[in-house]
Amino acid sequence: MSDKRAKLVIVDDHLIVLEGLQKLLQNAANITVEGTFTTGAAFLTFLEQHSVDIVLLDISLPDTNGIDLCREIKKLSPATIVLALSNHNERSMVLQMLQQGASGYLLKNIAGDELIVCIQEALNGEMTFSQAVKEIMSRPSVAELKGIPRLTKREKEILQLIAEGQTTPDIAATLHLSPLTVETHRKSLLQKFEVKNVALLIRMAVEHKLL
Amino acid sequence: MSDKRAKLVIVDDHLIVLEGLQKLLQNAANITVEGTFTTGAAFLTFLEQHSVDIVLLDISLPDTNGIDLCREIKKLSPATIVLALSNHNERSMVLQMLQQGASGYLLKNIAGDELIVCIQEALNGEMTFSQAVKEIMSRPSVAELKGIPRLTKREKEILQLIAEGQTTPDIAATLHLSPLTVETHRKSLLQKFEVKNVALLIRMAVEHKLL
DNA sequence: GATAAAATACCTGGAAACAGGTAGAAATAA
DNA sequence: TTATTTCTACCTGTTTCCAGGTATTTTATC
Repeated sequence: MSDKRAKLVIVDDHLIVLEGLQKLLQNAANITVEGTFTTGAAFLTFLEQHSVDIVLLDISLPDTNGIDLCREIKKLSPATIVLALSNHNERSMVLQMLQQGASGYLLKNIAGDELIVCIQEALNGEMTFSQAVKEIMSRPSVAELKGIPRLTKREKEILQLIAEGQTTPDIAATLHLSPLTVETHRKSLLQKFEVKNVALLIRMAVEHKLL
Repeated sequence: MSDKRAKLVIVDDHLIVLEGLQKLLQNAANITVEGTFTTGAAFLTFLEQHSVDIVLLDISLPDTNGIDLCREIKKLSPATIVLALSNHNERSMVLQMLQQGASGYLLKNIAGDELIVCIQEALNGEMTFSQAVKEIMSRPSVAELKGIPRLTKREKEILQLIAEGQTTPDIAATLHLSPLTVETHRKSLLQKFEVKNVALLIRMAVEHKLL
C-alpha cells in the first residue's frame, strides 16, 4: 500500500470507545483519524463529501445496525474498507458482516498493537480478525454444526404459533386449516430441526433467532 | 466531601475502554486514576495493599463477573465506592449490582461530562445512574410486569430437564422419582409461569434467562 | 410443459401432556 | 415449637402430541 497516511474514520456511539480508539491510534504512523461519528446517518453524510480509506464500524448503533450500514457504505464508496468492531462474539454476526463486504471483524477486547496490525492488514487488502474472533470462528457452534434448516413460509408461520402456545387445533382454527394439515407441518418442523418435541423445538428456534 | 483528590480505579478487560475512560477523566479536577485492571483478581490483590475511594467496575470480566466482584470488594473494603459501568442494560443486572452494594450504574454510552458528574455524586455518597439507566429503570419490563416466579430448587432442576427435551418419564428416571411427582412439579411450573404448555414455558424461561 | 417443491388432507395408534384434584413426609422459617 | 413451604406420590379423565405412513392439489422453477 502507498506511503500516504490512510484516512480512518470511527463510527461508534460510545464516547468512551471513541476516545479510547483515538488514544490507541495516535501512535500509529501512516494512520490519521479523520473523524468520529456516533450515528450511521452522520457518517454517510460525511462519506458523500469526503474520501475515506478505512472505517472502524461498531455494530450496535442508535439509528441503524452495522450490517445495514456496511451495505450502505459499500454502495456509496466501494473502495472504503470496513472493519467491524464489536462486542458481539457470535459467528452469525461475523458472517453477516463479511457478507455485506466488511474486510474483517475485531472484538473490543482487542489489544492496542493488535488493533494497529489488523488495520494495516485491512489496508493491504487482506481479511483480518482479532485473536478472539479467530478462535470463535475456528470452532463451529453446536447450532451451526446441524445447520439452520430452511423453513417454508407455512412452517415459519406455524412455528410462530406453536411458540405462542397454541395447540394444533388452535392453529388449525386461526389459519383455517385442517388440524391434520397442521400436524403435518408440525412434524416437518420437528424433522427439520431434528428434535423430538416442542420443548427442544422452541429452544432451537430461539437459538436461531427465528422468534 | 473533602478537598483531597479522590483515588479512582478502573476495572475493565477492554483496553479501548480503559484508555477512553482515562482520557475522559484526565480533565476532572479532584480525581486521580490510581490504576487500571483487566481482571477482578488483579484488582482485589491491589485493594489488599492500597486504599481506593471509588472503582469503575465493568460487569463482564474474563475471570469473574461484576456481581461477585462487587461483593468481594465490599467485603474487603466497605468504604470503597463501586460504580458499575456496563453494556448490559437489563433491569435485573442493575438491581443485582445494587444489591451487592454498588452505588450506581452507568452505561458505556455515557457522555463525558455526565460521567464526571456521576462520579462526583457517588463520591458524595449519593446513588447515581446514567441517563439511559434511569430510563430503563423507570419503565418496568414486560417480563417484570408479570414478575419472575420464584422457583424451588427441584422446579429449576426439572425445568432444565424439560428444556433439554426430556419427557416426564425420562425426568423421573434421571432424578429417581415417581413420574407422578415429576408431573406435580411440572404443573407447578406451568402454574407459576401462568402458561398452559411447554412451548410457552420454554419461552418464558429463555426470556427470564433461566436456561 | 415437465419437474420439483410446498401445501393441503387423511389414517392408525400409542405415548405424553394437561387439568383437576388429594395428601403425607420432610425440610425451613418464624 | 408451630407454621409454612417444599417435596413427595397418588387418582381420574380428556386432550394433545408424536410416529409411521399415503396422497392430491397447488405453486414455483426450469
